[in-house]
Amino acid sequence: MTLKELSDLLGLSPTTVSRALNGYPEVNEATRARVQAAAAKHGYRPNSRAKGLATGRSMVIGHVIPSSHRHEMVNPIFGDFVAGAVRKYAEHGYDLMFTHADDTSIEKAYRSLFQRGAVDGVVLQGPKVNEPRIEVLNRMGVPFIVHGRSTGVNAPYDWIDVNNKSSFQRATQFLTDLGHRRIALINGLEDMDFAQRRRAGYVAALERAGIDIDPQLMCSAEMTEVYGHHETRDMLRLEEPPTAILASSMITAIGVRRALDEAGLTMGQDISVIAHDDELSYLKNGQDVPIFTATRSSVRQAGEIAADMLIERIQSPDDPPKTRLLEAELVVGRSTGPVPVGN
Amino acid sequence: MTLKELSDLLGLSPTTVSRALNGYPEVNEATRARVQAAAAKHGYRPNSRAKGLATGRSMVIGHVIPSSHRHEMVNPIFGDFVAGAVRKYAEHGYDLMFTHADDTSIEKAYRSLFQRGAVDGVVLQGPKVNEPRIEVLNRMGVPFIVHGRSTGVNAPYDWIDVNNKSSFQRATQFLTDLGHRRIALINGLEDMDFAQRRRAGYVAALERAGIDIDPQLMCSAEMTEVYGHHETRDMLRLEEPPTAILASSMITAIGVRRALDEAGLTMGQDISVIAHDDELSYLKNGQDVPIFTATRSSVRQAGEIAADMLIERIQSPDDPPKTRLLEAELVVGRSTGPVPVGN
DNA sequence: AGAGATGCTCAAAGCGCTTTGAATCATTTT
DNA sequence: AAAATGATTCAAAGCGCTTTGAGCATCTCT
Repeated sequence: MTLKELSDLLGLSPTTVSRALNGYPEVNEATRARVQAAAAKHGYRPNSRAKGLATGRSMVIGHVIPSSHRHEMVNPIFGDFVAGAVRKYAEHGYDLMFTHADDTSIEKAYRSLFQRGAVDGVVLQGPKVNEPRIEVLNRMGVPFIVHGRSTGVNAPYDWIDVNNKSSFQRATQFLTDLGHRRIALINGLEDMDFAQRRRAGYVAALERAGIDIDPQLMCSAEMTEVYGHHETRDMLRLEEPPTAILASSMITAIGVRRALDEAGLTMGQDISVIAHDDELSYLKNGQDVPIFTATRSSVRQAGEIAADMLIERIQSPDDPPKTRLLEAELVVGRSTGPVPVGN
Repeated sequence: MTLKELSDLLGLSPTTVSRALNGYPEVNEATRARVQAAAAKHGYRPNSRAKGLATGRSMVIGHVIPSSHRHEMVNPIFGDFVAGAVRKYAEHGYDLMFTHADDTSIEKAYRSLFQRGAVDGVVLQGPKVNEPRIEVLNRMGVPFIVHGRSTGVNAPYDWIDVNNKSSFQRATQFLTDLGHRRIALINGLEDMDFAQRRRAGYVAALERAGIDIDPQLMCSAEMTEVYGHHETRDMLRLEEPPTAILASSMITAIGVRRALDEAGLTMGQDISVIAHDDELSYLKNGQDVPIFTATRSSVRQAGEIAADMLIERIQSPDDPPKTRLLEAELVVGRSTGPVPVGN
């Protein structure tokens, strides 16, 4: 059913039908009601491509999934972030489009999305330090929002981020306050901006507590379960093993826990663990008392906020840059405690 | 840069430029080369909406994310399935569009996608038993593929599925062969088709081994970590606790393991565990020897195959229905062993 | 009663592309 | 040399919608 067919059916011009459906004031209310009824009855929905052509807007937001052969990983936060975003998109009449691009062609993928007129704005996820994509998008002059930030990029841009530095600083200090001095950081990939900031927070807290940084207690890689397990096992074999561990994600923390179990250590007693909890829907951190003491920030909520901010940007391209910094909560669970005697 | 601008620049008509770029034979090769060079130089990309309007195809595949207030969960396999699919879509020039719909309006969402001409085909995920969406799509006469199947839907449709029944039957038999007779099934939501089939496999194997079904050893819910933990803890308190557990996913299995650790039981020794492993990229089942004995089937690969099948369907709408049944491997890890003495 | 508002509707142009059918020019064929 | 063929190119229509500018009643105001 097209607009033309519907208007013929009603004995009206396409113009009037279009206006009636789009809420223009210059159409008689009786006519509008008739039109709306007929549209509903026949299940008429304007063709989005035609509408987009005519209006110059696509009502679509783009996300680009970067995937490389080196690290084939799909970020586990992906699903929840998207779920948050897509709900907000839907509220404002936007759809979400995914595009795939391998590492070498991400810039081209963004270019293509806009040049083809496929999207009205994009979300940039997983920014690295000195993220080049930000400048690309800035130069293109298109609406976008960054989930995270990028140290080293000085040009203004819209972003929403968790205060990774302060949350890891607080978590570390929480451990030093408990008397820990051998604190390990099992970090994410450190070319990622968030990982840099977390390390900065960790380092700052240690310095404030007068504790020297020990490179043996710091590592960086993709945040898998196996990684958490592997690094923990290795660190436990050190001459002076850590008495506390900061894990970069719940998934990693699960690997940490596995290594601790294998070593016969009890979390919260023999060794303390703090994890960063993105509140993934399938990985709730316990019911009442959290399993892990954690720095907590909902990635789904971040997706919602990002979506809102991006839509605002699309609607008001000339507004000054907007940023939003979320503070993570430090929730105390069963995985932390004072340093065991003898350490 | 539009086609018109480009053709003016070249002193050619839009017709010729369009044909040159789309590989039509009736254009002089020298001209084609000139056009291609100019297009590349100016970064010309045809507007996808205009192209879609003209051709009647959108080159977009739709996925609908159902989300309800009841279960807000994002399926953890979501990311990897999409990653697999989107890669294949890209190979064939398709983009992926997500739409959100709450439980009550999923049918409407599919309708809308097609009526608006927004997509050329859709993927239906997470089919339930007697899935109504399948008939809706069949009646609409649009290209779609189901990831999974639906017991009770007899009309033909394209699907790709894992042989859930046989894989759980084999896993169960593997346990009975080891002498286990108290085997628990921590299943997914049993209105989901896959969960039904898994239970059928489990029941069949028990029957074959002459073991009575004990409802106390079966449960069903969304496959979270907390769920696995909770149910395991409860079952261990039974008068006759299980000596083996089948977990519906790796996430659930992690919860199972946590409960076992808390109870001081060693997996593979005091109690056996088999999990279903979708080969999620961030949850690899160990490096060399798998942590869990598992029924294994890559959901990412399923995404790739689903994409290919759907694109074939779009290109040949009148082909007979296609189906594809993947067999899961049974990989033996460290989490299973003979029944401990005394049981 | 005539001029100016007001309310409602419509014809037509245009968004950027593809595609049909015709036109042009060079090349063969008879 | 005229006719037919083949190789290229182009003008114009059309995809389904929005939007501009105009048109036509009907009112309102002097």
